[in-house]
Amino acid sequence: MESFHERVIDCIRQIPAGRVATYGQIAGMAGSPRAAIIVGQLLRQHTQTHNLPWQRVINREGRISIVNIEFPAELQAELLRNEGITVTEQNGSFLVDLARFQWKSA
DNA sequence: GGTTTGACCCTAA
DNA sequence: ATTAGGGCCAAAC
Repeated sequence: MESFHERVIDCIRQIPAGRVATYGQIAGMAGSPRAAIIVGQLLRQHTQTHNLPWQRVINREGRISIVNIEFPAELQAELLRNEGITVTEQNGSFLVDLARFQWKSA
């Protein structure tokens, strides 16, 4: 039996390169649409352990809401651009066009 | 077990 | 349109 956090980790690992997913989307995929915040919480713990593509997980607006100094938003934007994703810069925050780059799960 | 903690989301003023 | 507040859920302490 997989725990919620295990499913979340698994879903994130399944995000293809060049695509992004929202926290709510991942949470819904894992079975709890309201637990979006937990996705981020778990990410923070397991990113360094599981080498997860944390850069492909963003908030509902398509913005980067990262706070961790270990992984600055600049780095995330860089990685996303490297995958072919268009990242728009706005007031120091980075915006991704969800309409085009959001990952549609099966 | 109860309390605290968030890389969030929604509604209301 | 922007700002403020509350709710939500699972994990860690």
